[in-house]
Amino acid sequence: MTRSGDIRVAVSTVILTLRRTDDGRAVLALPLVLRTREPFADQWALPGGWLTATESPVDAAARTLAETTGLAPSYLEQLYAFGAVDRSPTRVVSIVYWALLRQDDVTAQISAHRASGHAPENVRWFDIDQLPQLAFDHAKIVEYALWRLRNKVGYSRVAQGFLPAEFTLAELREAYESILGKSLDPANFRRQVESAGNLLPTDRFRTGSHRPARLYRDNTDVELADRGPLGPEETSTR
Amino acid sequence: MTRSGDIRVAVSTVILTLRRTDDGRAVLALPLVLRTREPFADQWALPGGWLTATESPVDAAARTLAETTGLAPSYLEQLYAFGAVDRSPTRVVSIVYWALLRQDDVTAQISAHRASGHAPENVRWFDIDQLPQLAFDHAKIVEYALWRLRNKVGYSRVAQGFLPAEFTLAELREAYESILGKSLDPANFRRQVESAGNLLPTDRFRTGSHRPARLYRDNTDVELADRGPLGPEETSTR
DNA sequence: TCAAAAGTGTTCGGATTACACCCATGC
DNA sequence: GCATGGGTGTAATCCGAACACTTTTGA
Repeated sequence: MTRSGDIRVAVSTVILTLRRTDDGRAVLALPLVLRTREPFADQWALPGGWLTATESPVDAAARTLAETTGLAPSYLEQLYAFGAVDRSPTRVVSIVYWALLRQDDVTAQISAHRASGHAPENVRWFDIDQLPQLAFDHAKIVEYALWRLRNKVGYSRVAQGFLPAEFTLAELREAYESILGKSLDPANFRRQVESAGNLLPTDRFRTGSHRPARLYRDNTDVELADRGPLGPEETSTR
Repeated sequence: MTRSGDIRVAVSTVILTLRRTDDGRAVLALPLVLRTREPFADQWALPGGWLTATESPVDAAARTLAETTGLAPSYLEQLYAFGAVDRSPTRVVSIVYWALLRQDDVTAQISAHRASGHAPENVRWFDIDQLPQLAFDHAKIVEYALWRLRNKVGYSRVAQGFLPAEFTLAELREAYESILGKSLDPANFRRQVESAGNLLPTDRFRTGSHRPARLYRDNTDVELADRGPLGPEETSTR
């Protein structure tokens, strides 16, 4: 029997959020880490690290996520285990997760970093349509994560993972439109999400322009996505 | 930085087929291997083995599949990477695949084994509703594989992976019914699969009882399931 | 001729789509 | 007032479920 002690296990995470651009659009964005060592020194790569003996993969993903962004994800799910022989000069199996962050968490954290002056030097956020060249097979991995997100948004409510605790239907619709890359009918969108029962109306309104829009919050009785028998146990650390 | 040389990587596969029972029903069945060593000696477990340094995970899955059953799968896809710290006495990350076998391949192979007398002694097929106690977390893994199959059968044509090259619509419908555990309207089922364009009618018929049924074969221009950017490259070895 | 499965036609109701229209606010 | 987005109404259409009905074989 062949042991596999010469194979190392890494955990990486595709961390996604919705960024508000200067001209007001919402675009998907993710943080990358500038590598300081070979292989692929000075290239950008997904946040991650080696799996330690005392840590489960999902815990490792949550930990590197926190180390990179200082934040806890609103959604975290395993994406795929990549293990092709030639994907790295040494033999590495990468268990890759994908995570969603609320956009208000991200902007608050970035402001805090700027204010305190000790923002992580080698971490940078990139818009999804302006990614640099990526180390290893990480470009393919990001592409696959986006494909999963776009699929999943059609049959679950993961899009709410991008939004703050309270949001208007227009904001939720904008999230869907950014993810799917197409515009949706406001009237029909409203009816669909209302009848789905995933939203709870509040008695508060977003004011500031034109007619005030009602704020909704998500019904936390329902998971963001059905994970089947794996359930929430495999999802996060608690 | 912590290396992870003390973590070993295994590959296991949930191999599924549709078995014809003595009383004519079709039930899902899978092969299990009787363990000869600790841990979990003398218990049944999923087929698998250690990932070797020169082999990709999907190749390892295909290899152990061939070693266990002597067959090539009609469908093979990664299921999940299981890596909880306490899932084995030693630290093992298992990359688990799930595979479909054509029922005619399986029955032919089993007959050949019986005839030649050297059937693998420690491999046995179990009906899905009569599984023994399983080693490790393999019971949970099987449960998750079945969940994936039942989901996937709704939006892809993986069910055809159970059937021979040519089959009647009743046989295809029976496969769906066995997987989903409910009966389907023959008339509506016919229209749905016909309009989906995944089937090509042949000019041959299955005779023997009542009115002959037209034989169909699957349209190999279309993949059994959309795998997204991973595509068929990550699916099998060629 | 009859039972049973193959295959066709039709209806119904719910969901999706497109789009007209009213409402409430800032300017 | 009026422009603008919030929110409602409604007709057209598509799609799946239910089920009656015809066709073709073996016995």
